[in-house]
Amino acid sequence: MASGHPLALFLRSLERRSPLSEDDRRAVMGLSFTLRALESSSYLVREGEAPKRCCVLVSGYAYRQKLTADGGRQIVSLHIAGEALDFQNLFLDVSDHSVQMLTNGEVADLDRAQVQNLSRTRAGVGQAILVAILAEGSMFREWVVNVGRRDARTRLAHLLCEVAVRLEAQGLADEKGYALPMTQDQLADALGLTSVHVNRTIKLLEAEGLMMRKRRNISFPDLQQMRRVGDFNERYLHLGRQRSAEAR
Amino acid sequence: MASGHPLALFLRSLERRSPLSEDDRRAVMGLSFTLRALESSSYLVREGEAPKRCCVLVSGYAYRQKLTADGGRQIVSLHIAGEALDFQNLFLDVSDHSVQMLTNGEVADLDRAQVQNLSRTRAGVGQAILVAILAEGSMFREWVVNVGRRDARTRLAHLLCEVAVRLEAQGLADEKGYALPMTQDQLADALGLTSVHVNRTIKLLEAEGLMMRKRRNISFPDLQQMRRVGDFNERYLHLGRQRSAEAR
DNA sequence: CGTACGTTTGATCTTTCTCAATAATGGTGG
DNA sequence: CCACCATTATTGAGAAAGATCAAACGTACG
Repeated sequence: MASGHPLALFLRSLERRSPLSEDDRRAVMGLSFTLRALESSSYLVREGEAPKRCCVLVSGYAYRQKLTADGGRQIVSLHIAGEALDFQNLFLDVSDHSVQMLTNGEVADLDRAQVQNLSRTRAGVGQAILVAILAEGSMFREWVVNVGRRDARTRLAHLLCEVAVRLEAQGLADEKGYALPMTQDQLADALGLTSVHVNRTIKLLEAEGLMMRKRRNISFPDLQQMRRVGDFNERYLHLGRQRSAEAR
Repeated sequence: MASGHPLALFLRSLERRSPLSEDDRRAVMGLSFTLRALESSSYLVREGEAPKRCCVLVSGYAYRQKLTADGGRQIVSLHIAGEALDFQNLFLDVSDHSVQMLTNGEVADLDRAQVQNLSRTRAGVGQAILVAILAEGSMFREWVVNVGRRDARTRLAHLLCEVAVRLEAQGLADEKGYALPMTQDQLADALGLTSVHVNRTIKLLEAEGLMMRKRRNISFPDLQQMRRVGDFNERYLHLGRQRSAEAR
């Protein structure tokens, strides 16, 4: 990762939506943690288990998933470097989903009790965590819409736009493209499709000149057009500073 | 509603997952509010607008929805009496979705700033709100799975189970059945299907002896079987008292 | 250089959608 | 209480998006 401190990106992601005082910042950066290198597909959280740690993704990608009785898998969110992976479980006893690494990467394990404590004692940090949780909730809602009411082409385009915009907001991608380290199987599970159909849909977008691939790198010649095709409006990402959170 | 105080059910729903002290309870019940009677389909929150109030559903049903560019609609959650409808927007500036009444019913409008304040100053209440938000997030994730990876029959059965279990937990339904005030169009938009197919799927479940209808009342001769068919496990509802929230 | 994993393609099958018509139902005014 | 209207539910027939199955092809890497 570019930045020096493993938690630097995490701090940035918190601050982007909710203001932190100098003290808040120090408190976050002062959190004790252990850095772990993880292989792709290792588990960070397992459905049915009690969350013990509070992980922050330092580098690489991760995703949340749930399984169905008949062996189906649904990916319900993707995560990029700097995002906390356990806010959704921070105050719940048993995890309702699993979190896995999508790529190799590093994770900073924070102490759960310490984070809980910080969120209670430092109002600014608590607010930032809350806002992060709410923004994640909003992304889940959009994911429902994507999977429930859009056709394959729109669905795929939407997902690609979401990742592009989030990476850019986090300073991890430039306008023109990024590496998408997902197999078509994983894309399928994120989109509620089969990998065969994902493959055909990718080909379709390429044929239309909407996206290009070189290895696992994808780029969009015309991001605006891609947004239109993907019915993508970033409002649901709540990327800006939330003023509601400032009132003290 | 059965209980006297309009906020009684709300308090119960908060307390079910997170403990409140006597003072916390008083603070919640002491919230000032205005009671409004609303017709079915009136808006409580509109996508794109800044949330002004903080509504609690006192009686009736409500739902959250988002629209797609091509006019599609996706319902992303249902809400029953006692639930707060604005926690998802409590600290966000502009709403990413709409909330509408499903039936006629009553709503208690709380003052947003007052609720925000309470959540900041009374740790117990803040925890309870946070846990409620997290549990909602979990329900969104399950909704993604339902819509993304289950066939129509399973999907419908799952939704019906969810409503049954939530109503029961809130003390609003007995084991054997409840009134489901949704049209097949609305069910379709909740399930990511068409109303025609919902109709056929309902008929199928009936023919299998899994559900019965009398007017808008539905009942399940064998709830266990229904759960199996709907691939339903209530873990994701996080219905019990969350011990993680107790640590102070 | 061969194995394992991921991608691509073709052929065929299913679920679900679309369109359209008909039947119930519930509520309303007279 | 009845006739009428507007919703909502039901049914049929045909079309389509996406799933399934199976095979061939690439490519990274040990």
